Amino acid sequence: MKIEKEFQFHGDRQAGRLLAGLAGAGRSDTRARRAVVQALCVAPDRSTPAELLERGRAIHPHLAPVTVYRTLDLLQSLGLVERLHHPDGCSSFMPAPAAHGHHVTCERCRRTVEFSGCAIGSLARSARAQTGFTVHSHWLELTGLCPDCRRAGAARGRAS
Amino acid sequence: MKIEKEFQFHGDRQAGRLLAGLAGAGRSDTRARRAVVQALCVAPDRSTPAELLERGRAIHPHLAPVTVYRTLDLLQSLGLVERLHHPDGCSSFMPAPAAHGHHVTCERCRRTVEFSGCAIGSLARSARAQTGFTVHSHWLELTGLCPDCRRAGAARGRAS
DNA sequence: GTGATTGCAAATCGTTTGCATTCAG
DNA sequence: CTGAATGCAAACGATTTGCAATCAC
Repeated sequence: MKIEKEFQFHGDRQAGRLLAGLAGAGRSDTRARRAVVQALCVAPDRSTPAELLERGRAIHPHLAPVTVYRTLDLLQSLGLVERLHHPDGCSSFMPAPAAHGHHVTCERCRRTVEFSGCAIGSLARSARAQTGFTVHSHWLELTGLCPDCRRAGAARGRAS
Repeated sequence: MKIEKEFQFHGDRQAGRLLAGLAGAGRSDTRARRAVVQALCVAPDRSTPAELLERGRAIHPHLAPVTVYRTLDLLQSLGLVERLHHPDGCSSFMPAPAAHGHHVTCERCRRTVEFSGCAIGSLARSARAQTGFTVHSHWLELTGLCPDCRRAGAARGRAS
């Protein structure tokens, strides 16, 4: 399988896109930011700030946690990354997808993938009908099992 | 309007339901728990732990924050209250609705109401088709404007 | 009485802020 | 050069934990 390689290419392309976005917004092209962006884009799915710090330090050893947060905030404000909220209050991040979609997270391996399509319309309509609220935005996360974990772990419980 | 009164009645009924649930699970019926449960049920919508502490202390002045959290955890583990996660990592709580439904939160006044019905099925199906993930659970929050705020603030921009 | 429950105080942990230093353009 | 960006250290704030005192049954 060349999947890793594919991801690598994909990640590089994505990193380029994010860096271009930063440049387009008139922001400096610094080592720290490159490190964070690359750390973010080498992962096929989402990353926590701590993971980004660790991976980023492989590229730029001086990298500080605070810079990871600031860079992520900046990228998010530019719409270049998407923040995923965890129930425990922490966040993780992934490069923003091109089209509006949603995530599925594997409850065993924590892998998160994007899928396209958004059928929230009917839900919004019924919300409107029942409550009088007009819906402006929504946030949805699905949880389940990815194919690998389903195959591998049907018998076992989920890993913590 | 007697809506307040209605809520009062509704809240009392709901408080009774929660207390009954605790008793049914073999848990002690303590002052602290009663205070938290009542504080939770007098609100027509969700409450933060801090709000519950304040309201609860009106009933049981000794109430400590830690007890609010522990009681909420317990109620949640019994399926009697539902936890709502905020993007900033905090939580708020509301008595669990009878049927599976979702929430709409007003982006201006923060009021949250339930509505029934769950059209996630089609979304789960398309997730499965596109990603291979099987969906076991989901979490959805809708954001928009409640009728009052829409009426009051139609001319103004939305509050941040 | 006895184990569950409570509350105080201190700890935790992800995240943010103050401020002096360093870097990119 | 000069403002933007960084990093260290300290602050923050919601939530959790250790442990002794208290309460419900």
